[in-house]
Amino acid sequence: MNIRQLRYFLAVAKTLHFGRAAKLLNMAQPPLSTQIKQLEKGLGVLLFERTKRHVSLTEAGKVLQEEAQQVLARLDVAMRKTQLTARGEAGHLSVAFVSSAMYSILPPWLRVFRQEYPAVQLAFQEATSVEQIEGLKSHTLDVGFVRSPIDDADIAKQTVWKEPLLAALPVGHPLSIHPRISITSLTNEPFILVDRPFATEMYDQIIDFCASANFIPRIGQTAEQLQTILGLVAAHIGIAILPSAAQKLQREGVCYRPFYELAPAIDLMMIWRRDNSSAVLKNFLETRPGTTDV
Amino acid sequence: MNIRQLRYFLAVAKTLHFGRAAKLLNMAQPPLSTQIKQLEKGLGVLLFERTKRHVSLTEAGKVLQEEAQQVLARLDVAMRKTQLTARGEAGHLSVAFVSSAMYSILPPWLRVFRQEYPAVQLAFQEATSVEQIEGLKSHTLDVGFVRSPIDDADIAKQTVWKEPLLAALPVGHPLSIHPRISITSLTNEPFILVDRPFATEMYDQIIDFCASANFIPRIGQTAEQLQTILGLVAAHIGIAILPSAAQKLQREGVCYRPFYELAPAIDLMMIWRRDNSSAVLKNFLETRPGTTDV
DNA sequence: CCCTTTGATATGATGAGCGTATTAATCCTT
DNA sequence: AAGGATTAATACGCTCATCATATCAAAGGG
Repeated sequence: MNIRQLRYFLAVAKTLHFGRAAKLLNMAQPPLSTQIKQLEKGLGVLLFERTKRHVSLTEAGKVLQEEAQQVLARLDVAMRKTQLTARGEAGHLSVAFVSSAMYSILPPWLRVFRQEYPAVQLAFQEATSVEQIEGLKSHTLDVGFVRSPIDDADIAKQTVWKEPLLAALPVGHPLSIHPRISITSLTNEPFILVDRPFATEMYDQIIDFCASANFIPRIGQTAEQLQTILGLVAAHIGIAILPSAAQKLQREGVCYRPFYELAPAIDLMMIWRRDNSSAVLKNFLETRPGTTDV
Repeated sequence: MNIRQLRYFLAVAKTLHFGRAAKLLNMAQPPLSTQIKQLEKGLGVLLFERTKRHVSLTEAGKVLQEEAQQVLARLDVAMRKTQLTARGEAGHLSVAFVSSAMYSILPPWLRVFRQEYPAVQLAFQEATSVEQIEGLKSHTLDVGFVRSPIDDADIAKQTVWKEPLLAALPVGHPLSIHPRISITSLTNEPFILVDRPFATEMYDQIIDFCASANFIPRIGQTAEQLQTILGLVAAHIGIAILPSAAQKLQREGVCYRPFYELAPAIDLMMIWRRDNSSAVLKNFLETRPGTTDV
């Protein structure tokens, strides 16, 4: 029993003519006859009624014709699916991200990947940096997007996006008449900051930025969510320093001003298991609408 | 690409060890390695990660492991189904019968066949002799059961049951005191007969039987259905001559008496296309709880 | 550091499968 | 009725695929 023999059989079953079937298979008629005979011997079943002049399928032959097509179709699926997987064009990918990544490069990235590899099943979840590293190590996650610097031998990382910090001012604030402002001019402003545990890196960068202008920011309020911070700014509770992606939220009553100084940039980093050789992952890493290497 | 290679692959994928897989396949390890390598080359896909010490499946390999099992399972189904069909243990059989066959040998026959060949799909229909012959010739029918004599070169036939005619008398009829009666004693009785078009053969046999006793039966009534006839007998409208299978109906108010004389027997004949070489048909013809050849 | 384990490579032997040539039987035409 | 055409089967030699044996190379383990 043999795939080739099945193909031969189907050709003969279709044409009901050994000679024509042989031509169809690009071979001579005698070996075709022998192969069919062997197939029959192997099954212990007569598949054709031969009358030295005409060939017709037996009942069993008709059944095998149906079934052999099924087998070959399945084989084709098996081959194609395997090849697609090897090329990273099929499979699963579990992606996690810190919430702020959603205001950044992640949405266009996913759109491009989806378009490029529609057969890949993507699973998304929002997760903190720590949760993401745990997920990667326990193989429940394939890629993560974080903002904190990761240092782990098993985890590979790559900065995929840098965005400068901007000042978010309430509309009508005296400083908003300038197209750019200086960090020094914020010395006496009340600051609204993200709770440090939720964005350690950014929190510290803001403190350092103020320190470079020789002041310690007066913290009027902290909050978890970006939306909350913007709400407080709009309410004239204070000003905030945020990644430029915050502009996308288009919050009414808030305007944004870049700094004269070289403002610290906040990184978005992609992380993955260094030993993960999945081709889907490889394609995901390479699918990128413009990034900067670390 | 090859069935054998798929089997080899599955063995290696299962054991993750070329040596042990080779032992499992009753072969040496080197050819197994080469075959796997060829499979990979044929697919253009790396299926195993080899570290000179450990073997593990790649993503594509895992996919192929799943799929290959599907292919082999389908192949197994194909082979078995073909073989079952060849042995007549699977397939379809369309059976038709004249209604009276249902009171005869047909039910036990079908029971035995069903038990013997449970995988065969049986289709039943009640049909007249003419309809059955048409059905056979148009290949919509495989076997028929008729009572009329058929004479057709394409149709094979075999008598499968003979049953003598009995007298059906209303309970309390003077003749019913005898365990056996003579046809002559019915000379003046009103007869209830089956409409001739529905059972030509039996109708004529009854007339002939009376003729052999030198009388022409006085026909009080005719009817189509056996149940109707028995009802008329029970109502003392007349007596009837019926095949002995009618006793099975156990109609109240009716009793049956065999004849002293050698009563004509009514045949049940099985008919089928002479050129039908279906193994299922062959098995059906041979499945018989006792019959008589023509 | 040596021995064991394990997959890969080299090589010769066997056989499966192919093509060419030919046969046997049936159908069709004259 | 006879001969040619058609078609599947058989005979046979050749090639290549597949196998086993022998051997190698690298990686662990004691």
